[in-house]
Amino acid sequence: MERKGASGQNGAGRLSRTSVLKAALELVDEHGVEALSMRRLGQAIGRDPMSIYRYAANRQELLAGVAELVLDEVETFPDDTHWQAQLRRMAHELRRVCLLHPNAVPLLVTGPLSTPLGLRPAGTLRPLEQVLGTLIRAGFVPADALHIYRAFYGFLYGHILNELQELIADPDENEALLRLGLQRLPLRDFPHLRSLAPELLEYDGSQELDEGLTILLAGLGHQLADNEARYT
Amino acid sequence: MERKGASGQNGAGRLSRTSVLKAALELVDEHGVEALSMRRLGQAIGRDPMSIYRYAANRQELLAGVAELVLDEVETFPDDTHWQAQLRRMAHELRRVCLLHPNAVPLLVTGPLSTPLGLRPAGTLRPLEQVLGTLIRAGFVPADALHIYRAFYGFLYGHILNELQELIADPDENEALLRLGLQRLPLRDFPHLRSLAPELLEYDGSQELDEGLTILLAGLGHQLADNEARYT
DNA sequence: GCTGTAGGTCTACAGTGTAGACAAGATTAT
DNA sequence: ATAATCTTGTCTACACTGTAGACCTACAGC
Repeated sequence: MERKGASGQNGAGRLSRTSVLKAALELVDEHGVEALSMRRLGQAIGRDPMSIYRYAANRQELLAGVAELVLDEVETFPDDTHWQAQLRRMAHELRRVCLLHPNAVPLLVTGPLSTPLGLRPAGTLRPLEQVLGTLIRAGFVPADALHIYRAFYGFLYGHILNELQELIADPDENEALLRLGLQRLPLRDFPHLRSLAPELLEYDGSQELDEGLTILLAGLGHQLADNEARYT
Repeated sequence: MERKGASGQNGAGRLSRTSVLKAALELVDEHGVEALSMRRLGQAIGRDPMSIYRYAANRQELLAGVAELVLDEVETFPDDTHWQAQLRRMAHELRRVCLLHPNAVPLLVTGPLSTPLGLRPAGTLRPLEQVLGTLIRAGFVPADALHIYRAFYGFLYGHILNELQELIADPDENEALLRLGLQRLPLRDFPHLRSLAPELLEYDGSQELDEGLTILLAGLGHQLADNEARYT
């Protein structure tokens, strides 16, 4: 008789924090956060569930680790282009990673991001510092840069959450459901909404993000021009 | 010997969906989502836990109901002011309600809002219809109005999530923690962030929201002016 | 050899969501 | 009034959860 070996890597070699977290992320990716139980994770790594506690204090800490693992996947870019292009690039990059791990996104918005700005792990703060640099170099006052950072990431996470909701497994079923859902609405109470049925059907997340960014960046450009006019 | 009567209303009168949901919301408000277990809720309403299942199919459905209950608290305004003022007003109203139920906010962003737009309960869609009307009346093309709605609420929920993270029980401890956290960062790697310590300390959510809205609305005003220039 | 420590395992406990059978009260049909 | 049905709340039971605490085993340094 042997240990089980069906799922994932068997109990070969020693464990490590990252190997445990990677297995956890895999589980979350495939079956959602709810499915990540200590016992299932133990089975996935071919070890006793209790062994996990050597690498994470408890389940919450484990989930926080998973979130950090996801955030580590977002790539950073050198600060060499126009600030607007730079922000666009960073936004799309974060979106890309989130779409790779949709089930883990709830952990990002209520997990380690649930710590106030100043207290997050250094790795998480690097993008913040970079955005601040970009904005200040573009001509914004540091204090404004901070507020802009918040507005920017607020919008970004908001968009990603929206897009993930729109994302449904079967697009055909989605279409049928949507038509049904819309017809249920009384025409006289929801005239605009019902007339927008076609637009509701073809949702393009990347384009939607871009359009939102355009609005936001236009507003920022405005603000920047005003500042410079005032100080010169 | 009697039934317990310490917590909440005792087992007087018949239950109803809303009474159950209200008790559930109270529990969430006071002790967080995790603390809302069927058994504890049963205790709070002075009934057997199983009775809850007559009013909610399962725990998820129960949480969705709680989320709807919260959303029902946001008031709506007649459509009588400038569209920008209207959007500002609605944003602050949603923020107000969310700050009243911070523990329930995660349910809003991953709960019934986790349904694609067209499939949400009619009550949830009313704000959408109203915003669409406001924007179209202001001069936007319907398709644009939809995208703007998305950008607007995306930003709004993003801001609220951010603000809730910033919200900590004890502000004094917050200040101490933040100072410590910042000093831990190497000055040469985080020059901007460390220089912003004072601004990080005084966080005013309402003002922050307003500044973000200003940026966004400025961008929108731009877009609107362009449209009208093109079509006249 | 001996000792200390880190990694992995085992058992056990209190708590979870919920299926399914049942009881009592209300409502309706006859 | 009697009988039938439906609604509401209760009870028991089951599979599953996170994790405390004792253990065991292998390797480190001396």
